[in-house]
Amino acid sequence: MGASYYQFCPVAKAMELLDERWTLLIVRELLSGSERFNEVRRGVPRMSPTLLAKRLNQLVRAGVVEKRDDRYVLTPAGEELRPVVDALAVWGVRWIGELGERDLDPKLLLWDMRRHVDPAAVPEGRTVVLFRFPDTAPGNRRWWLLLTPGTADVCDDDPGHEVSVTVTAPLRALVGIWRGDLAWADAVRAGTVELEGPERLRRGLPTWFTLSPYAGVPRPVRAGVSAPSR
Amino acid sequence: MGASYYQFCPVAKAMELLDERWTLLIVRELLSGSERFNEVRRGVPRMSPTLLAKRLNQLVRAGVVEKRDDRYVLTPAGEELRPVVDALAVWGVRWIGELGERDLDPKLLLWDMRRHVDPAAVPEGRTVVLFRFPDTAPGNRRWWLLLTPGTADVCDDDPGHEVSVTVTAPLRALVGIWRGDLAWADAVRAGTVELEGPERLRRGLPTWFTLSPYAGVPRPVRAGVSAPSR
DNA sequence: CGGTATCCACTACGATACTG
DNA sequence: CAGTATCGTAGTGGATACCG
Repeated sequence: MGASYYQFCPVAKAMELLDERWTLLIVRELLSGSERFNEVRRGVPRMSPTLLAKRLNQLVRAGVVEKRDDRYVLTPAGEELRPVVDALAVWGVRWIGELGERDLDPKLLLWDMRRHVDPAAVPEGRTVVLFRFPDTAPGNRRWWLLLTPGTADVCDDDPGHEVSVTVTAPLRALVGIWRGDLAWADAVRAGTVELEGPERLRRGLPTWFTLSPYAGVPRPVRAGVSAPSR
Repeated sequence: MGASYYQFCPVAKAMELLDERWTLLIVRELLSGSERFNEVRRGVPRMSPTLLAKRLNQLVRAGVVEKRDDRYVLTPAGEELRPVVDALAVWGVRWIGELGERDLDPKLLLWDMRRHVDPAAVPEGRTVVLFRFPDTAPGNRRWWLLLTPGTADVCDDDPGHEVSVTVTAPLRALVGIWRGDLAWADAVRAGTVELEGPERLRRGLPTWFTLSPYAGVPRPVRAGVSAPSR
């Protein structure tokens, strides 16, 4: 655990555990349903496995996480961190709009989208979505999402199936849509995002993803800047 | 600002600013109404002034705090951190019950009580409350609180006025009452806390303080442990 | 898959003294 | 009152390789 603040204040006591780097992001992953070490790791790819192991053990010792044969599950205390993570996310989405280039990780984006596919909205059979990000590093330009009403898989190399719809966009734009900074419809209309494929699928695609849970958070009203249409 | 997580996730972006040591405690102080440098400092006495200055500047650069001639005031973005601090406090009070000896700082306690005096409940005229903590370090054993319906002042040496009520208790017990872990009535009945003075004042004293804003947060139900009566 | 081991660089933080 | 200046160290965190 982190250094003590030597204060009896509940905020201080909470932060002794939670203000350490990565800790709340791990909790975020666990709240999102990840349970296994490498599953959590996909959500914090820039964290070394040593440090992840250390943090997970800290959380176990703090009574926030319980380890059941290779599965890390939140205890009631851990589950009750949801309001904290939610409050942080709401604040972050409202007040930290500027994203650096390095913040735009396609793998995290696709992995996140995968988690929020709406099974009821996805067409019958198999749908293959190809995402093209012309502006990213060579190895990161093409991603495939294989959707069925029950499954969703991410591939970073050609799975060999025929592509149903292709999405071409700057990575930043797609992240913006995902975060709710930008609406699908606006982006397509403006030509920022290009959809190719049968019209039915082009129209349907925006409904297949429920977007980030915080996409719908209202943004601060700033004079002269209009909100994205929804 | 702290190191980036290189993630577009709003929680990550928020934590880049907020996960640094002390930062949220400073925000807590500002949310509690402190504005001046040394006023904030009283709430984080173990923080070096250099570091406090640095953190305040970071918060200004982040758009969370605005500096107006020696006063630090929260911007709308800063004010919106209240739900974050609240969520942390609620979690902390529920799940971090154990306090170390070093967490029990009488000065912080008195300073905090001072901030939460209920002017409507305090008797007319001047009331002098002497707090005695027999179990603390020599210089910390006696504190005076001078109350009037409009003012409240803390002294760590004898202000010379006649004492109206004396409170004698282990510091831990009084902190427990303050945090809502323990009820005044229970503590007095059990003899843990001793009140001396006219009955009217002894009875009245528990009503003069509204206690910590989080004292009323319901605690997790644990089998065999009963909640304090209120 | 589920982690350890090792090593280094850095820098954040704490302590203390001092200034306008 | 409102901060700077200085300095040393502990220890975090990053990178990479390796193991059961």
